[in-house]
Amino acid sequence: MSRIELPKAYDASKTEDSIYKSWEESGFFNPDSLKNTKDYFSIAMPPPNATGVLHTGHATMLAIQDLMTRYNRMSGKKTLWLPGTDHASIATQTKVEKIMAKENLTRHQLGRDKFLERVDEFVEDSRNTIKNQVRKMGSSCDWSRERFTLDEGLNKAVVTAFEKMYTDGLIYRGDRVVNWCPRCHSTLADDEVEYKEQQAKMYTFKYHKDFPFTIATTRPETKLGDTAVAVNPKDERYKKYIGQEFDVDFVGVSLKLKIIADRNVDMEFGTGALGVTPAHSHVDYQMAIENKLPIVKVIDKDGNIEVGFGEFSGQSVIAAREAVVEKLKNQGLLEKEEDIKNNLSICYRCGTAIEPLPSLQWFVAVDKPFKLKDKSKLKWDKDEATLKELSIHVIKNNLIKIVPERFEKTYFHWMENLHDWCISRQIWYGHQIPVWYRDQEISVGQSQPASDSWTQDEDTLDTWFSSALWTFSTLGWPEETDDLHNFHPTSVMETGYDILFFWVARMIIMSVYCLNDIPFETVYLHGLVRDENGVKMSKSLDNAIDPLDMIEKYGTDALRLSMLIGVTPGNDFKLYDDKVESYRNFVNKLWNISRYVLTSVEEVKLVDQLPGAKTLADKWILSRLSQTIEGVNKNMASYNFSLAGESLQQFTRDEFADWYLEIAKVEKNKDEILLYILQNILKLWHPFIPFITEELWQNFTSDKLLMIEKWPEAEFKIDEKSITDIKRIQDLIVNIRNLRSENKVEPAKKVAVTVIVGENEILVNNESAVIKNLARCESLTVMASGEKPVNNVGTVTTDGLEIYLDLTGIIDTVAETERINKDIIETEKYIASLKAKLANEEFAANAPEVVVNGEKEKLKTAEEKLAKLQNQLNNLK
RNA sequence: GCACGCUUAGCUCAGUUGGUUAGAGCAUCUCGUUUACACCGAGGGGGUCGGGGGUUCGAAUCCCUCAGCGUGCACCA
Repeated sequence: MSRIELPKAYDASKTEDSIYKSWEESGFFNPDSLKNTKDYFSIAMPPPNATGVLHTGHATMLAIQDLMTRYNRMSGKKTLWLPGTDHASIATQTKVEKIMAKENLTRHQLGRDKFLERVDEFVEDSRNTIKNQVRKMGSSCDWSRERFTLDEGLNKAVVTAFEKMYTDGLIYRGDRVVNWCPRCHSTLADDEVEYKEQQAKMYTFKYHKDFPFTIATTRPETKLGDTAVAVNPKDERYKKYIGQEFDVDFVGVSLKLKIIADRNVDMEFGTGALGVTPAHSHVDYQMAIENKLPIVKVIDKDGNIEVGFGEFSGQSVIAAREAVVEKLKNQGLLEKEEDIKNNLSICYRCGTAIEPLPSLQWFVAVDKPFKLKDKSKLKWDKDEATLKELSIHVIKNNLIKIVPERFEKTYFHWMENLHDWCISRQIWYGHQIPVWYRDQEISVGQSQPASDSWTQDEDTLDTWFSSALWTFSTLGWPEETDDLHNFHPTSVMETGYDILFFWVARMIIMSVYCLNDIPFETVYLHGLVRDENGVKMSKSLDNAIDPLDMIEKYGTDALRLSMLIGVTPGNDFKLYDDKVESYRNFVNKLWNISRYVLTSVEEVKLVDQLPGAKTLADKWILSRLSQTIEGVNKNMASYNFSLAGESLQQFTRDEFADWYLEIAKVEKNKDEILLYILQNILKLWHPFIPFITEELWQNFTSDKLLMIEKWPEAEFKIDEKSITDIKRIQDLIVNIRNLRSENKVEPAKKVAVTVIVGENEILVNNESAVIKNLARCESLTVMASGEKPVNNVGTVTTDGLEIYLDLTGIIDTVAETERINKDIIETEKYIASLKAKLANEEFAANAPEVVVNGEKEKLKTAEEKLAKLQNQLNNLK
């Protein structure tokens, strides 16, 4: 008799926190406490924003990374998953400024030092929130190594990297047209700029009545700073003017305009002539450099017109635009005003329109060669390389593999078009640029030079500069630590594909430079989580699912499964209640399988040794376990986590629970095998659903944790004869099923099958239960050769066996008609409900277009189905 | 404009170098079950795998083409 009593249903909320506590206290999250020696495995956790809260994107990454971590730990590797948080400079600063705004305080009133103190306080408070939420997901990361992008060690890494690059000439200060956000008062990297389509006006005008031709623009106010007009060298209309200079009075501002030729000018667009504003357009700036044109600044850092432009000075960009247009109109110079659609550049943080502005910034040169200290790790044969070359090289030569592979193409495209990376940001929170100035002197380093009167650069570094060092700065670099030696390059970088460029590419750049090595061997990119209607989750739409709600409702394990199974790398997936609920049901199934085994066996114990297989059913289930283990291993190695999970699910439910457990109810003495299989199932499931498996494991032993158990091996080798026998039984079952369907046996109707045993002995050995279960027969009679059942309707012979089918009922057209009619009624109901929904005014007014289209699509398919059903009905008649 | 991806059951999605009768979950229907599990079981219906063409003994899978949808990048004077 068993002494174990388990509740009927698994209650995740009662167990998860205490299980996590016991893991954390065990110290096994720390690889130093593992006896594993086989190999090293490491993942650097993409650091969530220190002031953020857990969202579904975090939950996804944590589920996948914990899966890999636990799998590798159990497989015997010294496994490190290093957690941390990111200071997220702009996001955090904005957050604190917003809070201060409620007290009518600005950062400038507070001053830099006081303001930073305040930010630090805020970060310190909220950092624990996200850390505890990471724990909720069951993350088995080593908290003793936790890092923060602004902590002392990382700060040192940042300065070291900066200094090294500066010395090598890869970091330089220069005047460039940068993307300026007048609201954030900071520059943005090219990839931080987003585009929004909008209605704009295109104005066609002459600078002055004496100027020979017209130009077109959407931004007349910037024309105050024009220093040239560019035309296509092939353009017959303007050829004769090229090289000429014109002094014009443009709405009261005098301009000196040179006519230049540039083959990038589109003759078809506008008038084919383009006013060149070097200070406020990237393209025009390039032209100005090439043609040595003067650069005139028109717009200041607040988005207003600079001094020196008469009446326009001080006006906002929009006001100045209207004023300029008004004046042109009055002077009769405005030829045309038309509505067009164009893409407005906006700030990805605040949505404000970007102003291209020339300013003094720090850059990382991506096309400048530098000397490599070590060429071996990167398999690079020259002494010199540029950052761009090396970053492309490591992917092209498979030193780093991207999963899914197709993102390699996007990566190359991006890398090949990469411009120098602007790394200075005009905000306070972050790594202040480690550069000091005194008169004409510059000093770069960890701290201010000893003497006085040096002032540090006011700007801070782009957040991604410090994150780019993440894989190695967290392991102690620039010191030559054991951790760095053991765990770098990290095994996998797991993150969303949306930050492939922001982050992944920059980690590669910085790692090949700082270490002359790759930062990771594989990049695994997961998709983004979307809501039920396929819309990206966001706060403003209020469609976000809170992972913590899901955990509370269905348990962490269920949430993890819904993010691991049915999901493929690089593809977005939808998350919704029903899905999580069904995985909760599966988790509960596993609970009840265990409950049955635990309460039915004579003695609950660990079965380490492969038990002997007595019957064919035993051999079958043991061989299926071995196959499952091999399949899981293969799929884990190839990052097909979903397939690994699916095969486990199939084995657990369809084979072990639905079939073998049923057999075990009939055939006794299977305790050893039941325990053996169950224990292996728990191990196999552990990386996916750590909580429930650990909880169940504690029924077998109280002093060992499942999280460090040895990963199962496929030990059962099935003999040839059994394979043949199983094959025969399978054939037999297929035949019985075919017989049923050929004779149109309604599935619910009882069916008696009689098998006449001829020469074949496979049924003699009490295997009839196996067949009965697999063929889903109500009864199975084994008769001696020569006899014959009475109500036989069908016969099939296989392998010396004669199979007869006894039926108590055959499907008829009346029943079929009835069923189709019912289906029709259901479909009609469904169509009616869809129509009602679409007709609903409130729905029509509020639902996003995607949703409405989705409903219409549903209606269409439902109507098609209805037509089909009616067709079928007619055919029956 | 360039590139990439997606299109498989009513819905959400799997489907690993081409290979038995294309799978799962949800929904729906039928039958059953309350001593492992109603957070349950058995089963049914529902798919010309977006359309067309090609390669092959064999295509959801490979190639071409068209359509719809989505994403990224670039340009927008």
